[in-house]
Amino acid sequence: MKRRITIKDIAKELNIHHSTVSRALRNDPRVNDSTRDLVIASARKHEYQTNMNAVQLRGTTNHTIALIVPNINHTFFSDIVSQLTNIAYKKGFIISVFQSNENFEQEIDIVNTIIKQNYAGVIASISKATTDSKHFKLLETFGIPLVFFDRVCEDMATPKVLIDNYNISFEATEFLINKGYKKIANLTGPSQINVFRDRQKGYNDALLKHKVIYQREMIIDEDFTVELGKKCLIDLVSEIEKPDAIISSSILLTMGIAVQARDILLNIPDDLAIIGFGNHLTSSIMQPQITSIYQSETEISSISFDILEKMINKEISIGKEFPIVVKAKIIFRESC
Amino acid sequence: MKRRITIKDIAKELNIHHSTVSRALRNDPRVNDSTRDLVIASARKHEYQTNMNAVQLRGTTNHTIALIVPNINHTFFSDIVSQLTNIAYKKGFIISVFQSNENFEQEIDIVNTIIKQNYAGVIASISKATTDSKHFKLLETFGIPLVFFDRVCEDMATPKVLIDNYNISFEATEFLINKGYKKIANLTGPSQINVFRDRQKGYNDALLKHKVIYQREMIIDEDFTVELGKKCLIDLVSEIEKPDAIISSSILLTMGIAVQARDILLNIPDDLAIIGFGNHLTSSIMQPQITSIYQSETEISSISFDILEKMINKEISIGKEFPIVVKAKIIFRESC
DNA sequence: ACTATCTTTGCACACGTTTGTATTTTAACT
DNA sequence: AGTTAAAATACAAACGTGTGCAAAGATAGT
Repeated sequence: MKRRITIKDIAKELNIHHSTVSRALRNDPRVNDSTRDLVIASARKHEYQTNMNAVQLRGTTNHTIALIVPNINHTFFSDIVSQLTNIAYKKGFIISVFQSNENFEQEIDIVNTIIKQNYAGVIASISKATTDSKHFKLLETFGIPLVFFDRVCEDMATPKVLIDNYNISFEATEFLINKGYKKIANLTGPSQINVFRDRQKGYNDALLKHKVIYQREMIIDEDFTVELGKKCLIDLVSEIEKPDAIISSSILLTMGIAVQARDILLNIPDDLAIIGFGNHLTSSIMQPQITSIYQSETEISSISFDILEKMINKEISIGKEFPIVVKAKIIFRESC
Repeated sequence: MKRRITIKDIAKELNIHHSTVSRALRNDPRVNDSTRDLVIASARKHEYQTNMNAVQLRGTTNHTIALIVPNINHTFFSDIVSQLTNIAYKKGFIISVFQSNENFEQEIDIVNTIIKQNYAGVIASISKATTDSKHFKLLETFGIPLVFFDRVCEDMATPKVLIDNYNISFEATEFLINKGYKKIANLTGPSQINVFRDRQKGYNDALLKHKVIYQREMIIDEDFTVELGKKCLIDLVSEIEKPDAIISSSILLTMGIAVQARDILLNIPDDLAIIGFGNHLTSSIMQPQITSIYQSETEISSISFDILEKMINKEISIGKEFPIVVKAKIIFRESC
C-alpha cells in the first residue's frame, strides 16, 4: 500500500507546475492541448483520484447531498431514498443517506455530522420524537440549503414538499361514513408532527360534518411495526365500543391489523373495513386487497430534489410559494 | 449568512494560539484546565463545528463508512442498511449508503466517489451486472479496507460474509423432492454471481442425488420485481412440462408468483409448491403463507461491521479465516 | 525588427486542521 | 534565591487543491 498520487506527483513527473496539472484536469481553457494530453495520460496511468477533502476545504465545488429519514427500511422512505439516489446520480450529485431511527438525539448528531462534513444540501423528514428545530436552524446559519418532505418542521421557512394529508384523510373518512360504517377508528402518530395532526383533523372534521358521535384515536409514539398493528387491533376489539372500520397511518400497522383480523376471524370488509396510508405492493397482494392511499414517491422525490438543486445554485429565494402539496389519491380495493 | 467559525476565530477572541484551541477541543492533556474551559465556552457560544474536510485532509481521524448495495428498497438490503446504520452509530461511525441500481457503470462511479471522498472503509454487495473487480481492487491500492457481504467478488482476498447458499438450496430442493414434487423449477439470477451460482449448484446436486430428471432453471438478469415474478409463472405454466414446485431467489419474484398463481387458480401447495429465499414479513402475511429461507440480516450486518472495524484499526490481517458463513434456515409454512 | 496582443505556464497564498519542536511560564526542590 | 524540572503555550510546517497575478513565450500586425 503506497502513498496516494497527487497532482504534485504528476507535475513532478512532467516537469511542470502543479497548478497547470490542476487546470488541465478540469479542462481549463488556459492550458495547451498537448500538455493537457500529457497530464491526462499520466493521471490515468497512475489512477489518479481527486482528493475531495482538499477541494471542499478550498470551498469550490461540492456535489454531495445528505438525506435524513426516520427509517430506511420502511417502504415509503426506502422508495424515496431509492428514487432520490437515482435522480441525483443522473444530475451528477451523490446522496448519503442517514437514518434517525425515530430518535431525536440521533437526528441532532446526524445534522452536526452533516455540518462538519460540509454537505452541499440536505433533504429531510423528521423523526416522530423531534420536538425542536434548533439543529435544523443551525444548518441555515451554516448556509446549507434544506428541504423538508413529508414530516416537516413547521416553524421554519424552508421549502416543504408534502401530500395533502387533511383533505385525503377527510375524504377517506367520509367515504367510510357514506358506506355505512358508524364506528371509525383512526390509528396514527403523535400530533406534534404535521402529517399525523393534519390527518387527525381531516378525520375529525369529517366526523363532525356527518354528525358521527363515535370518535377513537389511537396514537402510536413508538416505531410502527406489524406486531404493534396486531396489538392495536386486539386492544380495539376489547373495548366496549368496537370499531367497524380503521384508518391506519402506516403500512406496517395496516398489515398487522389485517393479519390479526384474519386470526380472530373478523371478516373484512363486513366486520371491519380498512383504509391504509401508503400504497405499497403488499396492499394489493394481501387477501383481501387493502384499500390504500397513494402518495407519489416519485413526485415527492423529484420535486424535493429540484428545489434543493435550485437552492444550491442560488437560483431561488426561500419562503415564497412553499409548502408544495403533492396530490394523494385513494386506491379502492376490497377492504371496504 | 455569515462565515463559518474556525478555531482561529476562537483563538483570536481569547488571545491565544489556534493550536492551543485545537488541543483544548480534543482534550489534549497538554492544555491548562482553565483555558480549556474558556475555549469550550467560546466554541459553544459560537456553535463551532469542526471542519472535517480539514481534519481528513490532514489525514488523522475518519469515521465515515460507505455502504454499497444494489437496491436500497429491496427488503433484504434495506434491512441490512438499517441495521448497519444503527450498529455503526453506536460505535461512533457514520454510514453513507450508495445504490448501484444493479448497474455496473454506476457501481464504478460510486467506488471512485468513495476514493475521492476518503472514506474510512467500505462494505459492499455487488450488482448483478458486475463482471469485473478492477474498481474494487482500486480501493485496496488506496488503502481503503473493504468487506463484501452476500454478493461478492470471488477473485479478491477481502473478507466476505455470506450465507451457505449451496447447502440451503440443496436442502430446500431435497425437501421438495421428499415431499413428492417431481418437477421443481429454479428461479434465480445470473451465474456469474456467487449467490446464484451456489444456489444453482445446490439445486442441481439435489436433483442428481435423487435422480430427478426434470430440470428447469430460469435466469433473471433484470431487476427482480413482482411483475416479473408474475410473468415468469405465466411462462413456466405455458411450457410443455409445467413445474409443480418453484424455488425463487427473490422475495419480489416469490410474491409475483404467488399472486399470479391465485389469479390463474393454481392451488398452493397442491398444484404448485413455493419456497422463497428471503424471510420477509410478507412471507407470513400472504395467503397461503410462504415457506421461506431465512438469512439473518442482523448477523450479517454485525459480523461485517466488526470485521471492517478491525481492518480500519489495523487489528486484522486479510485472507485467513475468510469467507465467513452465516447459517441460513428454512422456515416451513403453508406453501409446501 | 519592434511593439502589441494573446496564449501558456509558474509562483505564492489560502482553505482549517493537527503535530513536532521551540519557547515561555509556573512549580518544585535544595 | 537559584537551579532544575515540569507544565503550558506559541510557532511553523504540512495535508492537496484552486486561483489571482506575474512572468514568459508565441503570434500577429505594422
